[in-house]
Amino acid sequence: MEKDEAIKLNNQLCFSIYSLSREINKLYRPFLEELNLTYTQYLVMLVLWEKESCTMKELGDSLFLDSGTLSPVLKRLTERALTYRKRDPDDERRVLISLTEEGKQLKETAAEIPGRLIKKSGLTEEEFSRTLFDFTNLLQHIQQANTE
Amino acid sequence: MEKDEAIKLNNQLCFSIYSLSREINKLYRPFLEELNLTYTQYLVMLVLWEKESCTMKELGDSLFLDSGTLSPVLKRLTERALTYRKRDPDDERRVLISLTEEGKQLKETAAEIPGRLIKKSGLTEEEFSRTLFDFTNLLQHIQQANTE
DNA sequence: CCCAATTTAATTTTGTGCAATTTAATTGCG
DNA sequence: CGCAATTAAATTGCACAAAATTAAATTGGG
Repeated sequence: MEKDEAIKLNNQLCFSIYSLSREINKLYRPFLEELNLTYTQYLVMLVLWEKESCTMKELGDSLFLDSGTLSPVLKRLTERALTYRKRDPDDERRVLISLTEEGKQLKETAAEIPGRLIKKSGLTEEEFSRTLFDFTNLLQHIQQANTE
Repeated sequence: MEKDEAIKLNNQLCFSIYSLSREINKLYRPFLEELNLTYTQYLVMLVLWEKESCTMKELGDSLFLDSGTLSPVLKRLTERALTYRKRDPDDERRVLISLTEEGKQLKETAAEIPGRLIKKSGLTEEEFSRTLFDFTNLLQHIQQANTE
């Protein structure tokens, strides 16, 4: 690519991904409003619905987020009584995060979202799977580049 | 996909694109630090390097951002003397945003970034182009779904 | 065993994103 | 023409992200 072309907005990988990310966020928003969760809160809940309970650290490793982001998010989820926090007796530095009954129950409603979302996106099941696969591959590739 | 699989974190389109977006941001950060620009400020500058001058509205249309985001960004770019603002005499509602000499000059340094970035990402020129193409297509697809 | 280094979270600061509101300017219908 | 509806920006409030700092608990080498 010519240098003059390369510096144009619409030739930036960062811009296409950034726009796409916000557009997909927008696609989710009406569904998340039904759950009264933000995007980030939803991601945290996804981890907890799989693990039932985990430390702040494990949550951060799963979501690639640090305590600077997660502490306030968990504070809000706890205020909403979807989660609760407890220091790990075996290591008082660690905070164990668990689902309350209400938090567990929310999974039933949330389980409907992925299907409804694919339908709304207008993608076929195959397109969805391939896109997910491509994204995940590229993510690993870039994470590699970032840690070298 | 089974419903139980569908609700797992790593099967969410939102999570893969969200992680990818932040990872790409991370890939850019060292280069943007050289320019002393944030990611969003860089995107604004990309538009201005192409157009030389435009209104807040046009900037928002290009970047899919509204004045709530752009006003403070432009305030900072203007404080740094990379841009300046002027009301459009033909329509006093509009704000014309233009590059200062310093803003124009920064393009020379910035022009090196796309090439260095592709190299750092470890993608071939072909992979880069195909990825860009796929993302741009999907973006249009989702934007369609969001406006129906 | 002891203290320095490490680990885990929380907090602070800065800069977005986005929805909702406000203000000023312009447009267009009756 | 006159005023209601529309448009363009700025502002406000809330919730992230990421870097840097702080604080408390744990670990490990001498």
